[in-house]
Amino acid sequence: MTTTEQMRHDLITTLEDRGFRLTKPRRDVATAIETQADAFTAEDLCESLPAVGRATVYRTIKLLVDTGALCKLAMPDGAPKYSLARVGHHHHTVCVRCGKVSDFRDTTVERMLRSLAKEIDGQIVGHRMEVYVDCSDCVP
Amino acid sequence: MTTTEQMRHDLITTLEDRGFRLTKPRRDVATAIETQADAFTAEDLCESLPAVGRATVYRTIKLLVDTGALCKLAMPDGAPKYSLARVGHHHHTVCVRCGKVSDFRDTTVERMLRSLAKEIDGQIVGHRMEVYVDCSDCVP
DNA sequence: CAGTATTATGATACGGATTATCAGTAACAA
DNA sequence: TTGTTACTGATAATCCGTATCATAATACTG
Repeated sequence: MTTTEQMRHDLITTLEDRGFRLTKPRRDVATAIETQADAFTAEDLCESLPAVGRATVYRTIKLLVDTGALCKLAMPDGAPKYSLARVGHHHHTVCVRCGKVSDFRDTTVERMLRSLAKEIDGQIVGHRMEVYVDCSDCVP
Repeated sequence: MTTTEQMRHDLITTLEDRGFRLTKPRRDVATAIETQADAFTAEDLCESLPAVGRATVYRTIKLLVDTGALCKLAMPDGAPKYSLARVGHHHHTVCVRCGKVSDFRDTTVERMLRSLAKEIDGQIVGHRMEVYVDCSDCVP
């Protein structure tokens, strides 16, 4: 099984495992996500799936984000994009020109959060971090 | 001069220094921002400034963000809020219940970014980090 | 299988937030 | 003051995402 097939498998079985029905539109969305090289917008998917209704595309994306199979990330202006969650908790670098996403894990962030937790008022319930880059394809 | 007066002074002089005209609507927006205890939305400002057009409120916010006098930050769902940039580069904790924002600076983040810069493909051009909390007022 | 309950779909309408348009107005320099 | 230019604000338009709801597809049950 190739990596790509594995990814689609993961998306579909993620839905299956949660008790959602395996419908053709959902399979189509999973396949379309599989073909996205990098971070994509919901609108990207809608355009590549004219046969699937916008509402269904958005609903399926939300399902996959809620189950953790997709990451929702924010461009510098706040516009959302999505990318496959290949590993557990991680962060992203996003090329602001082409949208290429790379994952990174850095225990420094988690250490920093633990140390921050002692200093601040209240309980940390989540965080968000994105690193924006010009990738070497865009700015050689 | 009080701290509050200083903040308004900073907002207005920031615009003045950039060569923008000092109009009454802009002064009104600056004053309204001054009176915001915590992070606020564009809509908050519009409501507190019924005499100023929505477009002008949004335009002035954008000017102040572009000049660095305001920080644009994102709630967990991506909705934008704004807060005064009291110090140079910093990050925020945001209470997800009441919206209260606190600033923090942590050299760990900057160290992490420098180390990350050596590992990744491309040039880092920016980053985003928000820490979401339940503050002690909301969850005692 | 066939029947049935339930879930999902998709066309559309709707909503909120931000931006574009553009004629009228105000700021500021000369 | 006057003229140029930037700014304003009412409104329309846009964009993204969600609610509605009748219809269709799915999975379950006997």
